[in-house]
Amino acid sequence: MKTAISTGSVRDIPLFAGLPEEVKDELLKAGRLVKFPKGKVIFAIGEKVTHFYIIIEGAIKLFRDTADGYEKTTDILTTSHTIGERDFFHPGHVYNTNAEIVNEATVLEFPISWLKNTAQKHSVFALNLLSLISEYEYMAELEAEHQANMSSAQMVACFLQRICVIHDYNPGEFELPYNKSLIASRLGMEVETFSRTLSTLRENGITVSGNKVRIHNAEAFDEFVCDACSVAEDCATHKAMQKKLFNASEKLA
Amino acid sequence: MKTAISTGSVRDIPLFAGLPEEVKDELLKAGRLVKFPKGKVIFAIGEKVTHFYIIIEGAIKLFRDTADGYEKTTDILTTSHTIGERDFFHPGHVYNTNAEIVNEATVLEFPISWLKNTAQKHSVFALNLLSLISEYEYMAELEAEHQANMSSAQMVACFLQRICVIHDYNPGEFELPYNKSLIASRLGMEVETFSRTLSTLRENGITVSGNKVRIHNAEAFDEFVCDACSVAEDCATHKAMQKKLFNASEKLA
DNA sequence: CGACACTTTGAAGACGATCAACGCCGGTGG
DNA sequence: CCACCGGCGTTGATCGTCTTCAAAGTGTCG
Repeated sequence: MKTAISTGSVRDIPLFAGLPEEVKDELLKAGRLVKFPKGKVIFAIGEKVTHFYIIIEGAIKLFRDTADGYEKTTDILTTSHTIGERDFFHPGHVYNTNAEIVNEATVLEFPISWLKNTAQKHSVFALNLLSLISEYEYMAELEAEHQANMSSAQMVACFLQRICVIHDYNPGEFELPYNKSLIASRLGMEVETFSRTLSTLRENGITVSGNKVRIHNAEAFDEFVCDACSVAEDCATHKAMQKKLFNASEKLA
Repeated sequence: MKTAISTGSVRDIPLFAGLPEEVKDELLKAGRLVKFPKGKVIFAIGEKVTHFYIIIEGAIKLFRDTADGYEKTTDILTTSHTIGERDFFHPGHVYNTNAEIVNEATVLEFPISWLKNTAQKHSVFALNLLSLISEYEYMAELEAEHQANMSSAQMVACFLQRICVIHDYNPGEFELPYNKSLIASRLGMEVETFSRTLSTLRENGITVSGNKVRIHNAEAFDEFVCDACSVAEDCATHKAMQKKLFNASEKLA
């Protein structure tokens, strides 16, 4: 049943790249498929790392409580993302964020010892893990740069682009997969700012009403996002989006 | 001569922890001691990763050019920091920042293949590397949080604390190791803002005139920094600083 | 001495946060 | 069935902080 489906796609994630199929089988056996309900807290900051997770389906938010008492979402993770590896390898071996289920989620859960043992036993896996964590590190840096250099409008546009690519939505019309408070928190802005920002995006090719998003002007959108981001030309997400937008206009012609 | 000194301290960095001494000797032989002059660009963004560096002495800034043409310093690295590992393991294997010598610097330079081979051959080393990169990732995230939640005054105080601890300066009086433009860039603010901020810090226990810094009120300073940072209680740097301040007041009594 | 990099100071402006009020909707309980 | 409530989203007005532009001061090095 479900296990079969999940294992099918999980075995293709970069973490397992380069491993023989039979080794993958062996490794994946250690995982347990778990379904978490919306709102469930998987772990809290400061707890010893006990598990490593691979998300099969659904969304999980990572967040931290700030000094002034409210919570800042550091990331929203979805299918094929992994959780816990960075925290575990970190000196102290404690979780560095809280994790809570956004929408009902299915995850593959491994005891954390599995991660260490596998890294020790299979150097290919260890290198993949290094790659994975380096990638996260780079993303975190890029994100910081974005926060510093982009206006809230640009942040929002960049975010919309990302979810459009990740979930393979149709740029012409799609729905926001999360409620606006969560998105605002993820983008590091207040809900009021987020709300106001959405209205101003019309001139940049994006129309949002309710939770319907329509990118009605591909050129305007592309230009707007592009000159916001210092690495736009090297950005896989941005390229993917351009392709989507291009395909959409092809179809119309 | 110099090689002996350097190798002495380098062998104790976390990256080599848990390796037998003879293995360390063997590994360190692959490194070449290089001295770079101030202003020298070691590598530029987008170049293929060719080397892995361990800083023996001096300071190196990592920076990226922003869309609007000026440069943002992402980090200033000093003794015992490593450079290149994250970029290398990153898909694409290109440097993700520019690196330039701030003050004359001595580094231990390894061909990048050494890094991969060592990680493959010694699983302890691979795990250390994972630990190192996870640490960087955590720092990047914390930094982002700081940028989001702290005022410029708090950012500056936090920075002064860090350099005071890293360089083991006397909190009672020390000199800024870099010029103010560089520090401002590192903190993600304009030089004007930085300059103005310094004046306002007197009431928080910090006096800055020219490039002399004096922390003249330990309690005020500690409180100010502490309620700025959500993780202050878990922050090794902050604890170290408290100890320094405590010792200083001990001596006076 | 003059050129140039670095730093400081002033004044104006932009942007997002904050505080406050209200509309909308779905659910619960009388 | 209706009234009330709470979560969510929008809108308005105000405020503080940092940036920006401009100018002048400080220091160093040829």
